[in-house]
Amino acid sequence: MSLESKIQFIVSQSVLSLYKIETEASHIQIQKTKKEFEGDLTVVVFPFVKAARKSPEATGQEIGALICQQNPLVTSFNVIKGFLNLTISKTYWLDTLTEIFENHSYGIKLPTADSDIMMIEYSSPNTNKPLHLGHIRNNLLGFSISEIQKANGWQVVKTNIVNDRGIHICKSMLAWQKFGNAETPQSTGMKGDHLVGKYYVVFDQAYKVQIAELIEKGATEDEAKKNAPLIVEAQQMLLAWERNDPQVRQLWETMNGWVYAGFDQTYIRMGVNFDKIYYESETYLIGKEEVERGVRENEFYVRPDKSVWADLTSKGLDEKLLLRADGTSVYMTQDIGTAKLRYDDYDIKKMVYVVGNEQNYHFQVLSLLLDKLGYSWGNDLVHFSYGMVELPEGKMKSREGTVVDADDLMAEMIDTARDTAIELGKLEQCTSQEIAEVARIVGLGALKYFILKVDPRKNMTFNPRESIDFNGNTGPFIQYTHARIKSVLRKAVEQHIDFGTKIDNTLLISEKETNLIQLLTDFPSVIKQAGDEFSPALVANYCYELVKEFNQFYHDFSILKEENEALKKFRLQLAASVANVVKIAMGLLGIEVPERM
RNA sequence: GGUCUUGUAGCUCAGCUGGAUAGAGCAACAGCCUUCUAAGCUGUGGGUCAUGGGUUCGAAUCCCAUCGAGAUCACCA
Repeated sequence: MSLESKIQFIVSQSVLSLYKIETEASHIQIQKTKKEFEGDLTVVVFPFVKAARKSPEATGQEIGALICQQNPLVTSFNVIKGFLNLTISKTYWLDTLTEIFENHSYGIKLPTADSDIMMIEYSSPNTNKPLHLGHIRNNLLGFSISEIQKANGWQVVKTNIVNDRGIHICKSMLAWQKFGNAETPQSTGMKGDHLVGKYYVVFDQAYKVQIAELIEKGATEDEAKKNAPLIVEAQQMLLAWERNDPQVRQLWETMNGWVYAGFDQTYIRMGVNFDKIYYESETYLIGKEEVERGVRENEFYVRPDKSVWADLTSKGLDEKLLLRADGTSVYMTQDIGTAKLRYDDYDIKKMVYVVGNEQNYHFQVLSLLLDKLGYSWGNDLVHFSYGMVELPEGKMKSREGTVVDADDLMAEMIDTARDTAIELGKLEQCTSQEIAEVARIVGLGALKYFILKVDPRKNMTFNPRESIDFNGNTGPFIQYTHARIKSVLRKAVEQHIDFGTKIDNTLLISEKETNLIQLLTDFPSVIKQAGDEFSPALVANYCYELVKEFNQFYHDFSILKEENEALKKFRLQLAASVANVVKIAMGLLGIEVPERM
């Protein structure tokens, strides 16, 4: 039972005996005592003043006196306005620290073999261009959410749907065929995804030239866009692909192979991974079958031009296209097929899609369509809808070349981390390999924390001209605190200080130390809340709060130079516990912490 | 136009399941390294919580309206 619920129970008993009112313990408002007041926990007494028929102050005094007298857990109290501040016994805090110190997976609820399965889809790239900053947010959120749900006892299956077919990839293929001079990643030294992306751009440029020429010759813009030879050829290529044309298929496999090799590098660098990968080329046919079944069951209808639609007007939405007039499938068709396949493959309890908020409508429709197709789980899909990453000028636009490339950004962050470390004279006795490793951890830590500390639902701004900070509320600041603690712990070992044994729970400890223990006790509920709300930001902000508090303690108190052996041992345990929680919490964000930096 | 999201310090963000004087970081300025890592710590200045109403003992937080920003309503994905 948490301290908070214990206090809630005690207060409800006291209120009952004093004022004869029954209060649900969980409804009693408890909060952390604000820094400027004395005490650890605060009870809001306003709800009782009516029954007490006394002033808020008097009511608080009365409740406080009774609690204090009856429970050794509470050692003193004070009342300010309608707030009853309780001070919890140091013994309780010391015993609590012992529990935390001894539990190396503190806060984590490990899944078991029969835990429910949560499938989390994230990343979901198109295979026609490299990953950019928007994908970084998606990947980091998806990975972190997965780790957080695991820590809440779910069996998580991380999945990725690769959009590997369609007109977009045909555009890259066609441009490479026409203008590529048989370039390969090997011959150019380019990462495969970047090489393919290059030809996607080449296509677009050549296509624009053709459109301009047609307009010059008197065509309207729409006609020009529709009739430009390149786009016609790309469409033919898509049809050839669907017919399994061997040459087109061969080219497709080759170029997608380049892209996957490139993506794999990016994923590894980013530190994300998947348990099961689905490919649109393998699921879109299942989607088509489902849609056709829907037509047979009169859930969907066919228009005179043979296109297939779902009428969702009764749900307040529009009509939705499911199959084009030429029989080819659209994005929605594919998503229906993928969903069905996944539920066939796994006993999914909860399906989560990490997809940007620009697709809110899409997922609303997807749920309804699956429901119409008779899948009871259709309504249970969770669209974890996150906000866009914007530049100070607004959205990233590939046409204007303002897209921030994922590989470039990570490399820059790592470079900056290394430069900073050298400039500050850190790591002087480390090998170049060790320096590179710390630079990697810190650079990526800065980037990941920068993105994950923001409430995922909100749009966020990234300014490429101002490099991401390494001071203040940042990843490196948190990593630094961890490194400092580890340094102290190493020194303690060198000095043969044995701090692993149980501490004296009658020690007198300071307010600062008590606060730190109290912060540590918050960790499990932070993980729970982060899971319930799908918010890595809660974990990030918690880490910052904890570490900030620790740094003040570190500044004001000496650990190794403390003369009282029992106190020294206590502080070592406290520091070690903070380091452990920081490590676990940062791990939930997909951020590593270095032993030194 | 319909639906949804959003508006907190110069900038980037917390706080939003109603509670005490609205918090951090960056930027600016002023201090602290013979003392466990100064990527740290301390201090100063900086706010009409978009605006107006309402509910309440109490509103940045909940409700309504207005204004601003964004997303979406494609035979794109």
